[in-house]
Amino acid sequence: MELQLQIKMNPNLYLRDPDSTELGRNIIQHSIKLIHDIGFEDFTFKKLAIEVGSTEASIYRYFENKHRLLTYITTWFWTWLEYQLIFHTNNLKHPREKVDIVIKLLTFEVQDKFIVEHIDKSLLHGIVICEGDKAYLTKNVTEDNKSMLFKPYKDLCHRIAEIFLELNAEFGFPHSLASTLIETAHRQMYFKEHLPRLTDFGKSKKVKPLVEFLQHLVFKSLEN
Amino acid sequence: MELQLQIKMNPNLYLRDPDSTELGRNIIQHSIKLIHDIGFEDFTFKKLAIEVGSTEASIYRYFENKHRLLTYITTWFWTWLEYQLIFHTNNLKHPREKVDIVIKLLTFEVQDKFIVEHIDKSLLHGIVICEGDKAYLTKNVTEDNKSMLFKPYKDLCHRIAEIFLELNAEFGFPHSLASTLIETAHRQMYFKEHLPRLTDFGKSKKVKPLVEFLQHLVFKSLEN
DNA sequence: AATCTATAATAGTATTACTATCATTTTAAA
DNA sequence: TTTAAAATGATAGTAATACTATTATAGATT
Repeated sequence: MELQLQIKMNPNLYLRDPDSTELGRNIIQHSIKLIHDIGFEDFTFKKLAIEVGSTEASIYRYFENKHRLLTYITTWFWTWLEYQLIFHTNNLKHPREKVDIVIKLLTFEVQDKFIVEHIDKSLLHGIVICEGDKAYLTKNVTEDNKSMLFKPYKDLCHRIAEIFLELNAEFGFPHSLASTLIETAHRQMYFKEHLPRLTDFGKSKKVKPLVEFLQHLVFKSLEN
Repeated sequence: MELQLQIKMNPNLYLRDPDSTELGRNIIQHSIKLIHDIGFEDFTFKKLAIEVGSTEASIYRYFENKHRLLTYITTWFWTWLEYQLIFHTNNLKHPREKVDIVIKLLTFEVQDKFIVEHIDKSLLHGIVICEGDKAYLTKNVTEDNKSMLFKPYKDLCHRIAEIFLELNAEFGFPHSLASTLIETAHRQMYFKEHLPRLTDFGKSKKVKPLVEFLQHLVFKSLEN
């Protein structure tokens, strides 16, 4: 069973809603592919236009600039991840199991329950790992934050924090631990692939040691 | 007592050694100020040249591009931090105390024992927090890594990992925990200032709750 | 049939990220 | 002390980037 999914995004993220037109969806689809392939620094609207078979000017009607587009797709990812989290933790009794789901989601080990034709979530996950932080590591953070652009990230973080509190209601750092878990999962995956000496996982494709590390980190932290 | 310090940097980081000339040191000094003020994205060699009172072309004789310069200054920071770590943990009996020093160093709570006239370490610390990750989050990671550009970061990470092993020789993830500690310290400081809902620290200037969180994270992880 | 909307096609500007040349100043070697 | 070498400054130039603006056309809507 898979569910058709359409995520309503914050209008401050775009000039024209890319989900409302064929061209818009093409822009999203090809930007994910292109950013994944050449990296955000080398990515330009000109190159994207060629991939999409449209023009630079047309893309500028949808997004103010490439940074906004990056924020759009990473934010979309966080929203999708929260949906997945809600779906997969539904009916679970033990908060322990819920934490396991969170970790599996962050390491992309959970089967995707939602269909979105034009978004390749695996590529998008790769982008979030390599480029995701650049969405908020700018001089515009404060302003973007006021426009609520990071709300989905915060919502996800808050939801994870609440699971932590189910496990240990006395715990003093649920949000910090949640954001640390999210960031660490991604950063350690990046290190594993590109700078393996900063980890203890080796370079093999297996995520199991990473999952164990994250479980250890979280469960130990939450102990009384 | 303070020590005069000159750090020998990996020649792959520069075209001409900026530490060997007045202009070179000026470039470093003003780039730290400028990147701190306007952010790495808006930072250009043109603007830097104006600040320095020199020309774009002259700066290009020292650094291939602005990304290399960023890698240079962040790498300098890691080297300096390792020196500080060695200095401040010297003669300490308990690995527990050493871990406390590590955390205090990462949160900039330790008195600096080294003099470098042209480098403002407080500004540099700010840059490492906001922009530091951009040094390795690029499509050039692998190549840069082969040129040993990230060795100081790895050395620091390894040294911290060894302290962890002093505390618990059986611990299976010393390097991952070390890199997680470094990254988390900086990211939580960033969140604290710009996206405080992702933390439990509030927006006050105090670093104490952060220090406690990091201590909790590390010591709990290292328990048997 | 008239009109509105989205897109394509094209052009244009300021800035960025360089590279190249040559004159001049500073430094180092003979 | 002269001479050569190296470093810098001044200037110019190029290709690409990051946009904005204008006009024409095709398609959908009323």
